Amino acid sequence: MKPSSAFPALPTQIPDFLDEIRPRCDPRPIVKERLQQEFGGALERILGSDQEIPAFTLEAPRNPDHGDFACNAAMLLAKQLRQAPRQIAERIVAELSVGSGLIERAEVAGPGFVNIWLSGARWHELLPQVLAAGPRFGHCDIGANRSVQVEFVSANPTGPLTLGHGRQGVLGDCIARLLEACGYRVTREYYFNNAGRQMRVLGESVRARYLEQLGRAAPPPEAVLADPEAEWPETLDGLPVVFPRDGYQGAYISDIAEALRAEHGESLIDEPGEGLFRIAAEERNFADIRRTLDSIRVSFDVYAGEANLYSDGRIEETLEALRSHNLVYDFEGAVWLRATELGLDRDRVLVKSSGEPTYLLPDIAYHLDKFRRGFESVIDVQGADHGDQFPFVRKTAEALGCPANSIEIVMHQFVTLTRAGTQVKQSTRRATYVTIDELVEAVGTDVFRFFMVQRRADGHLDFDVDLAMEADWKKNPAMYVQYAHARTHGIERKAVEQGVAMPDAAHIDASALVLPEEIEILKRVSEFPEVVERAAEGREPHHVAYYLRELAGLWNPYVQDGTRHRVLSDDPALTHARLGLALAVRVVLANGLALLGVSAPEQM
RNA sequence: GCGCCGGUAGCUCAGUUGGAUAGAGCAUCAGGCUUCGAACCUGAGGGUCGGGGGUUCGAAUCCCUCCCGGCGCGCCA
Repeated sequence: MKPSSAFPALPTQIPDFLDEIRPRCDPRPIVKERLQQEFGGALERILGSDQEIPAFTLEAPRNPDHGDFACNAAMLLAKQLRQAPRQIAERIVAELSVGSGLIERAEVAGPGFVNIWLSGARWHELLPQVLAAGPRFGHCDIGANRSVQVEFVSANPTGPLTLGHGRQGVLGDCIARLLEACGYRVTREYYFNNAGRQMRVLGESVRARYLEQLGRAAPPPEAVLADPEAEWPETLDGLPVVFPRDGYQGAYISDIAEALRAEHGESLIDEPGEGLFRIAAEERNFADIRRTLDSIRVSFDVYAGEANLYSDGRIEETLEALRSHNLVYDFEGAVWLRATELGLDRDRVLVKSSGEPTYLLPDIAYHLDKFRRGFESVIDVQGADHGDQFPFVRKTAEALGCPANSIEIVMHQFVTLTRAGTQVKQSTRRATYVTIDELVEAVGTDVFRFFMVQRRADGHLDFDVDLAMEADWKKNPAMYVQYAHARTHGIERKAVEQGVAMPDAAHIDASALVLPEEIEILKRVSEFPEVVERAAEGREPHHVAYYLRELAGLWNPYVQDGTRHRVLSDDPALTHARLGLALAVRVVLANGLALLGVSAPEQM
């Protein structure tokens, strides 16, 4: 019960974090906060100091006719004041200081909204802020340097990664990037089971293929492998069938056997499956996994192997702790977790009657270890098929003293592939599945990542292979965004060519930007920090992908229409301002793409 | 059967934590531009937000119920 592993050790100490305080900047336009104060003051004057001010919202309405911001305070107060919302709204408007330089116009609309128009200059202030913040625009400090661990992928080294793992890899990595941008100290971690039955079966599978290749064993017939109900032959043509009933059937198993045969010849005939075969398979599979992860720009700070939990005594320790909390009992030779005591729907086996723990016990031990190592909170990214197990780990860990609500799960559904309008059947058993490697080779890392995060984690992700492979880049959303970014560089190249100086943050004057489409782009740029924060807090990177597509959808047409607003014109002030706008758009697109781990090329 | 997640335009999906006339991409149709930062743009059609009740000023969003799809309900991981 103390398996060895050839694989990366679980670190016994907390990984070193950068001590330097990362420079941060939140140049979010103060406009909204000042408006917030303005409304707060108005409401206080209306309500008096004894009444509570409701949690009103200020949001940018979809419809530009409804102003730059809309406030819902009047509707929220209707019941409290026993007055019609529109009347209250009128009173609010009367209390606002209109024309003071912040608010240009305020009016009551619809069921009782107060719509606000800001003076155009308010948006112009944004430009120098964005340019000054540069790569930090959109970053913030709400994480307050707290340490959080994101655990994801965590596939066992029994074979290649599936598309589901690919989605999880990109999802987890993007969540980590978002958290880093919001001031958290993030550790990316990959946990894998390399002890126990699965790894034994893996070793046995390789051994069987090895013996088959040497003509000392017979492979089980395809038909028998495909049908779990079929009768399993002991021997075939006078040779023993050694391949395990539940063995790993992939071609990579034979490859591993082949490699062992090339290296060791026939000398491994008496080697047990658990020995060299298992170790070689684990090594080889892990090498493949890491190569695949590299190809999609997913990397980890820590690879944590289950086996180390055994050698470090964590498993025993955890079991003891559970015993002392009276959370286990023996039944029919097995050790059970009293999960119903914790409010769960059934009890679970922790140690099988064979004496070997199930995966649940190491899982609990591992989560305890996370907090022992100092993480303040923990995010587990998991596929929907593992969702049911999470409450057991969480409740049990909390019962043993892990801080409540500090273990969080992000669950995602599976990936399906659509090609030529029909769904591609993914079958692991048959050889008809598309691998991450194949997909990445076909569409590239950038498109792969963008497609994998553009949907929310809940619900299936249908990967449209045709759209992803679309060479017409205006149709491919990933490339559309990249193109918008590249175009800002194209404009700069043109400017340099014409001897026009690019504006810098300290001297940018955006006041020449007066067209509605220019103000709209500025507004959208101003929303970026909120998008990042919301995506980080909700662990929903897809918001960033959507936002980028929308900004690109404003920018590309703007630049496109070279007659109505050519960036480089003979009006120096206008040229200056528009070049500034281009730089601001570039900053946001570049930062947003970075959060998704997608490259921002200077030219396509 | 129970639990979790989904159901929004022909297709794939967003929808700012309950806001105003429900949006985007693709596809379709009708136009523009002919390489100048055109690898683009303008416009149109397309909806019982799965059905039904409820909560309230107001619901795709919250509650109840039913229907459909995915996943899970092991001494597998």
